[in-house]
Amino acid sequence: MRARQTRTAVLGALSIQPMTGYALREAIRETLGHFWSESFGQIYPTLAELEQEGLVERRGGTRTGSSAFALTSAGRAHLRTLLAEPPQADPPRNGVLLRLFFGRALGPEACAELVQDARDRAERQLAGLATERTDTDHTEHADDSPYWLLTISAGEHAARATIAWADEALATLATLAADGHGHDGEPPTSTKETP
Amino acid sequence: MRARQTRTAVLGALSIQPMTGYALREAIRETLGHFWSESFGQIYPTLAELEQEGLVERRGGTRTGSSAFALTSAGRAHLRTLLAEPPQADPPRNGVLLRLFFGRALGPEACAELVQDARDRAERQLAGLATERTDTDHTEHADDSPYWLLTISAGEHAARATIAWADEALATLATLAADGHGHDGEPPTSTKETP
DNA sequence: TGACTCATGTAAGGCGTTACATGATTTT
DNA sequence: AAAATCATGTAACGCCTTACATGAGTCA
Repeated sequence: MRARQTRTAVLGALSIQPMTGYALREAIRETLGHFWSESFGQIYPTLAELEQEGLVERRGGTRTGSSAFALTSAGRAHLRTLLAEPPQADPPRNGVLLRLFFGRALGPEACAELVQDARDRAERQLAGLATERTDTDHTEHADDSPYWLLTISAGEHAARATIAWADEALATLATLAADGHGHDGEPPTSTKETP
Repeated sequence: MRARQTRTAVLGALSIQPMTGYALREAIRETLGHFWSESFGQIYPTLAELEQEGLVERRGGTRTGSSAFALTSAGRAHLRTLLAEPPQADPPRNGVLLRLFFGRALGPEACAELVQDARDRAERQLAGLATERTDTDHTEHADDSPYWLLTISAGEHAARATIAWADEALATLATLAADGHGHDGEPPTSTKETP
């Protein structure tokens, strides 16, 4: 069986603040974005379910007249239950490492590009997390912010680890390339020696 | 659209060595396990597809009489194409961080358990990677091993980052707990001062 | 012989994304 | 008035896992 953690994310987000489905998605993208994601196709059916079970209710209204969803007390209790359940780790799938593992067929240069891209992404993420960190420092939710900072810190550690690894890997790949390992099937380039 | 990277994993694994479907799964679990996973339900249909497209072929036979799958030259070419395609990163979903983000409703102690579990997992992974590393050093596939070591190194960096983060997080959570933040709804414990 | 491993598949179903459809409200 | 954004959904489809079904060979 797979995740079923969408409810946790939705109830959790609504526990911070009542929101419309649309705002919920934005909040998940922007605030949980570095470790979680949900799509409309998940959010709306889940909200409908939760409403029928009496875990959330509509409260009018935003400026447009549409209604925001808020946790009921049953919903708040259910959230605590869900949070206490052991986290389901979905099986690892890292496309970069998959390619790198078979990197011999690709050649050191193409692999280096792959690694450099990963490094760039990590660098951008680090920058994004820095902004989030200052945002969190200025938030009004003082009781929540220590926990939020924990998740930001996790992202930062992971990103810095990626960068450090990438630098090592790029060095390794450079020496591989210099030693004349072309991609699979290519004859070694004859390094002409100076007379 | 989602992954479609099963073919890459299957063709890649067969590029190292011809195998039966069963052995393929074992190989993916044991060797790619720390960054990739496939289930039987994916592997066999994929093998059937690839065979029909002439990218792999059956060659007899293991000791049991059943036949191993091997790459054709078309298959080898196709693998290079697939490897050159940009890696699809599937959206992040970290159950631990999801729970931690809403950790206020859970309380510092329960959160600390969560983090400690994550730390333990990382520690075990680090140990596993150490064995893999020595295995890889002794492999006959000298041309492949530099790339394999790159993926192992990535895992080690990630695991060490998790451990470092966990230690920080545990310290933070300890002070939160000491400051008397029980879980959501619980009154703060009155710390009696010594006269 | 019975239990275990190797080996190959199929079926059902959950999870999740993308694309489509629709309309109100706000901004330019 | 047109464009952009906010807002709510549905439908189709793909990916992937789990469980089931089956059988051959191996070892105690």
